Amino acid sequence: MCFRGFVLVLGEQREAVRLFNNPGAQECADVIMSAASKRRAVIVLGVCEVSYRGRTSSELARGERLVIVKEDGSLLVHRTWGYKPVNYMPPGAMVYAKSDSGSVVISAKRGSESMRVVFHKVYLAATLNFRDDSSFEQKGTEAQMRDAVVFYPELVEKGLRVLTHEFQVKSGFVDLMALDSRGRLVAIEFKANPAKTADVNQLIAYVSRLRALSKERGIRGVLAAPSINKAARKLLVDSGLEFKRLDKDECLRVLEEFKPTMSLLSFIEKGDEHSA
Amino acid sequence: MCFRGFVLVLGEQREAVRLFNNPGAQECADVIMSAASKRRAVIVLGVCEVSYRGRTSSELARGERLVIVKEDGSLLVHRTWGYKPVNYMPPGAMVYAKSDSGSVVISAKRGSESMRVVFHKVYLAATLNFRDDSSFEQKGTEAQMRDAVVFYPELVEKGLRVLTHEFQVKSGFVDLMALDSRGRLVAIEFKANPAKTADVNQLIAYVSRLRALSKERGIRGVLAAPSINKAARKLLVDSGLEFKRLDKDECLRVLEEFKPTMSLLSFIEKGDEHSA
DNA sequence: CGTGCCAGGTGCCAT
DNA sequence: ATGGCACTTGGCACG
Repeated sequence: MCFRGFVLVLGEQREAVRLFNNPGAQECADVIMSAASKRRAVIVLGVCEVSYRGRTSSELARGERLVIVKEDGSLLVHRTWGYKPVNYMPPGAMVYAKSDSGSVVISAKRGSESMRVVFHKVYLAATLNFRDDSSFEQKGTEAQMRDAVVFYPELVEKGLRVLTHEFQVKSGFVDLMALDSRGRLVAIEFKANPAKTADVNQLIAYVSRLRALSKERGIRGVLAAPSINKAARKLLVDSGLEFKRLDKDECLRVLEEFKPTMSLLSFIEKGDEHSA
Repeated sequence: MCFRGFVLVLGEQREAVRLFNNPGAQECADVIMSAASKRRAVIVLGVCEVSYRGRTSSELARGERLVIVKEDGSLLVHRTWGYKPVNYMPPGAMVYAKSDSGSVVISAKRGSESMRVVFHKVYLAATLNFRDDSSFEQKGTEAQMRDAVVFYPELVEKGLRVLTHEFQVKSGFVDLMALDSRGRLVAIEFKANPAKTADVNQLIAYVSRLRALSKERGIRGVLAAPSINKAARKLLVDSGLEFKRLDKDECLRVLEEFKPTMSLLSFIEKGDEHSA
């Protein structure tokens, strides 16, 4: 079956989806422009080719793909495999569509970047009038690990006292600065994922900066993560730094326990925030 | 208009898209399972909620969204805005769909990760029987900048001789090792984007390793990038390292010029590849 | 706006 | 499989 110009409206209470089956080039371009003006998303299924100029440049020859034009101006070209779009424009692009000798040309511009999708054949276009104001809640991030240690420093070691977070040195920001039970400064870098060599390099850069600032004072560097790979641990130890295993779930438990009783700010603000 | 169970087949020569308007829960689940068994992608438009457990955990409450089940097992939940899917499973997941008291439940598992999408209402499902074997060609990457310098070292400086690439030290891999006209070793780190502090830190780590290996020999460190931000340049200079502006287009021109006449390998293989 | 840095990063390629 | 690293990284927070 092949219907040209057949339009379906879906959604029981409200027109949530408007379908255009086998639209002509001009109709499809109109659909996209009309949706853009109403800040609605459009999906297009069909045969297209794509070119991109900007941070790099790329060419994608003819093939059947799914294109999504979103209400914020982002534009995604998806193949039938892979997590990532093969081509895209990030949010904020200006998207135009026009008919050109039987093809639909979608162009998107954003600063010095531009993308052009040419559809030789459109099987289906659909405009989405969607409602979606639900919040997205996530648990188990690095920031939460750090917060847990702020609340309960013993997660790292006994007698630790937190001084400040995001302490600035030339090479960047130290996640957490603390004092150990013997009065030594401790720079702590958190990683939510297994620590790699690059993470150790980051800590090395920070600690060497801190040592340059305070030559007489002993400064410890601690990498706190769920685990660490072998090469990274070797580099860490060779550089005189330490690893502390930090369990994500345990951090979450601590957060759950402390959150009702204390505010994070009251802890954080105790630390002096100077810049180095 | 609201059609239940109305099926359209789109594509003139071949059934490229099969549409299911307002499918029932069981029908929709069947469509997804059937597509999965044939390694075909499916898109689903409707009202859903999503939960994820794995590297972190997340909850996304009810809302209207676009879900893509791809032929490689990847699963994307897209809202009508934003470049990224709000929830997803990477390629390789096992995807199942079933009907459960009027809802469609899509679950995906991959190692210790799992995701669950519950559709309370499906406006549209579509199976994609797409052909797309075009290659994706990209120009202007960091690797190409490095190749250009291998062909024509003068892009960095006169008299430079390339020794080897991806030279391994404990902190990682040095993009390119070379000798300058005065016989000093030069470690070169390429960046396709404006260089940041983190990039300087990377070079610092490499050069300090190289200096530890060869204390008597003078070792230069060069960061080659289209540009460098202010803080990064300061850190670079303070660390006794150098910046070399490298224009992407010029690198591409050099590549275009040299590619016909010489093979990259003949250059690369001249260098000795030892490990440090 | 630039700068820094995390991300459920993903993807590619090396050992 | 693990590791190292680029990516049109995207995204957020902060000065």
